Parts: sequence; C-alpha cells; structure tokens
Amino acid sequence: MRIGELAERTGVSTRSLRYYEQHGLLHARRTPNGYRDYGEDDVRLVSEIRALLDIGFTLEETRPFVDCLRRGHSTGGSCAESVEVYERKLADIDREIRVLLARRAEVAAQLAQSCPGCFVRG
Amino acid sequence: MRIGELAERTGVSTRSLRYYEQHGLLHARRTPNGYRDYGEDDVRLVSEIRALLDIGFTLEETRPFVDCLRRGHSTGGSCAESVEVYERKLADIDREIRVLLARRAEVAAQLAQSCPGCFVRG
DNA sequence: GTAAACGTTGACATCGGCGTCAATGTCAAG
DNA sequence: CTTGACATTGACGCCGATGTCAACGTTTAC
Repeated sequence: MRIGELAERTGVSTRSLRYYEQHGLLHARRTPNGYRDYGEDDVRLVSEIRALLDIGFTLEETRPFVDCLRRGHSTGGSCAESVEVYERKLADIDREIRVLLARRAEVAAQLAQSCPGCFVRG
Repeated sequence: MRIGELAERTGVSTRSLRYYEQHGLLHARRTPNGYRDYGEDDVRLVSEIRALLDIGFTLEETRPFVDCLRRGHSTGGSCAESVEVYERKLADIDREIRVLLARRAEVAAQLAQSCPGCFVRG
C-alpha cells in the first residue's frame, strides 16, 4: 500500500510516517515510480510506535520495540531491550512524579503563606 | 549596580537578566554610557522570578508576582492576581500528576504483560 | 597606550515531533 | 489534453528559556 493508505489506516499523518522513516524506524520499499510501498506488517509497526509515543516514549525509545516486532516477536515488548526501556521509562516517570509532588507542595506552601485564607486540598 | 553584579548576586546569567527585561519583567535605568543600572530592589525582583521559574512557572506567570512586589507588597504572592496564578498552577500540576500516574499504570501493565516475571513496585 | 574586564545589541542554536508550504513528478478518469 | 488526487524531497516554523558568538563601545589599571 502507499503512504496515504497507511496514514489513513493508522491515523498517523504522512508527515509523521516520513519522519519515522527518516529516523530509521520504518523502511519502505519503493515502486518503480519512487512511491513508498508498505506491507501489512507496517500497519502493526506504526501502531506500535504511535502507542508508545502516546504513552510518553520518545521516538528513539520506540526503536527496540520496532526491532523486536521486526524480528518476528508477537509483541514489541517481548525482547530484553524493550523490557529495559520499559523499566527505564518507569523510573523516569516515577522521578517526574516525585518532582511534581515536591513542586506541588512548594506551591501549596507558598500559597498558604501568602493567602492564609486559601485552603488547599491535598 | 551594573548587570554583572546583579547577575552575581542573584545567580542569574546576564543573558537571562536581559531576557527578563526584554519581556518587560525588569526595568533598568541607564547610566550615561548606556549601561544598565539596577537598584537593591531589583535583587529581590530577580530572586522572585528565579524562585518561581524553578518551581515550574513560565516567565509570563511570574509577571503578577513581580508587579505585586513593585507595588510595594512584602511578598510577590500577596496580590489577588498572584493567588490566581498559584491556584491555576496547582491545578496544572495536579493534572500533570494525574497524566503521569495514568501513564505509569499503562507502562507497568504493558511491562507486566510482556514480561510476566518482572515485578513492578507501585 | 594598551590590555583586561566589563558593557552593548543582534542573531543563531538547542530540543522533538510534527504542521505546512513550495516546487515538482505520477497516474487515473473525464 | 487536462484536471485533480496523490506522491516526492527539502526547508522553515513552533515553543521557552538560555547558551553562545560576533562585532563593537567603555572603563579601569598598569
């Protein structure tokens, strides 16, 4: 299928698809006229990428998952490297949450100080 | 005092000080030779800006605080507009935290699924 | 007089994922 | 032949705060 169809079926813009390819996450065959030619498997790959990006992964971090799928695994996460990324990501998220909680506390404290009448739930 | 001294006393780069001024948060008198000339009060203003930026406020959001100080209040947060920003910020942070928690859950779930042996604390 | 240290403005680079426009090629339908 | 939908590559814009460099003026100390 051509890029337009892949875009439509995955809900990803053609711009993004080319971007993914530019970064080596997607490989497209070319038809004689130079058009990109994708197979059914690519729908899966793109879906995996999107799902991960939506959860906050960077494009780079999706690479192990894509590689994993391409190696024939049923899930992008069933490879050691993917698991590592999962765990790093969990740690990242936890760190971010701690930062936000600390920040929240600080803001709440300052608010309480400068506005004694303001109640802050939490 | 000149910009170098203010930078040193506040721990803020001269680049940043000029940036704050460019965005109307700082006003500097000029000496005859064109150098910026700051007063003691400006140390306070800059400290307020930095403190807020460090807690995750945008430069724009620090404006009410600066204005508040400039109007003679002892604290940047003791004005109605500042309190509003505080509250908006708290809401923002809470929203971000919720997003991260949801994200964390999702990542943990996927990890658990693709790596049944991996334990995830939380 | 001259070097060092400081000041000035202006402009480009960063980061990430993508929108968007431009200039141009391809192909199917009328 | 022409129109329109689709494809190609390349490049700029965005967002926010700041680093950094350039090219130049000022002050201080020797």
